[in-house]
Amino acid sequence: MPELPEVEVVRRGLERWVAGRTVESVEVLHPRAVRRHPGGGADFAARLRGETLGVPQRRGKYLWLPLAGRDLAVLGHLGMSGQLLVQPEDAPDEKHLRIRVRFGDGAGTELRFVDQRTFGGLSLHETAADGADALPDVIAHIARDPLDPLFDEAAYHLALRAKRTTVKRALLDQSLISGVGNIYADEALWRAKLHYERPTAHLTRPRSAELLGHVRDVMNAALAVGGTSFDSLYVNVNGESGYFDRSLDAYGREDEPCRRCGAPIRRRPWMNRSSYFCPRCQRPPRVPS
DNA sequence: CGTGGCCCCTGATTGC
DNA sequence: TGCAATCAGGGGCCAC
Repeated sequence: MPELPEVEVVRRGLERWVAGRTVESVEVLHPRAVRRHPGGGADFAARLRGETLGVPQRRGKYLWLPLAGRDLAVLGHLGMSGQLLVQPEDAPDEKHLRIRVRFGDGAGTELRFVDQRTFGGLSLHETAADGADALPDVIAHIARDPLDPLFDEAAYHLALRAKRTTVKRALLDQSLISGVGNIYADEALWRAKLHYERPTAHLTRPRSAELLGHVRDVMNAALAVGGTSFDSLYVNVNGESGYFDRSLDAYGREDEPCRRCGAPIRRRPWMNRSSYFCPRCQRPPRVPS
């Protein structure tokens, strides 16, 4: 469940259903699901046993569960197809179940990491210090996200001006702004009437501020309805889908009329993915770069 | 150095 | 029907 709103939906579910619980045992069913962890899955499981999970945190598309009383956290990324589910202990294993976390508290539920494509994973990392804002060291390069009150808008604008890149690439660059992926980039660009290949160096301050406003608006709107779910791959910890797919204006709407001007939305191959845009509202730059 | 391209996977869908 | 090609919401890594 990749982008910020979907990850935040999961974070809230974890806060409600697993925060404060103590790990009884961990089962790692696929080696790739425990990532960049020196000791591998066995060490991950051993070190997590007996630890109590704190309030889950999130930056961009990463989320982490601090371990109570330690400068350690379980870091998670869902990749393209990862799910964190709170399931009854007697529920049958999912086909792509990768990691199971059991709790010894008698609540009857366990935490499961399910991931079809194995681009996501969990890992255990030291944090800079104890406390809510303590970031796991390995994601120090991830920028604050647009819903973070401490996001530095002025610095973001200066970074855009300094880059020799295009606006969608910059939106997806997690070291500049985090949490934006292919859906919300296309949606924000549609709202801002900006073509995805517009150079960032030419963006005026009001224009970048407007774009950022649209990024925030579309993410908040998605969050309010549980995120975007095209299929059962993108669900909250209870397996429920979000409803923002019906509110999308650009993404996935090839050949459908632009809700603003009626022109058919176009899809273009872009970085091994697709970009959706309105050819009338979002004019390409004169010299595509 | 910044930037862009490639690759890691499985499964659904589409077209021949 | 079968098979191959294409596509999918991400990001780390590595050539230029």
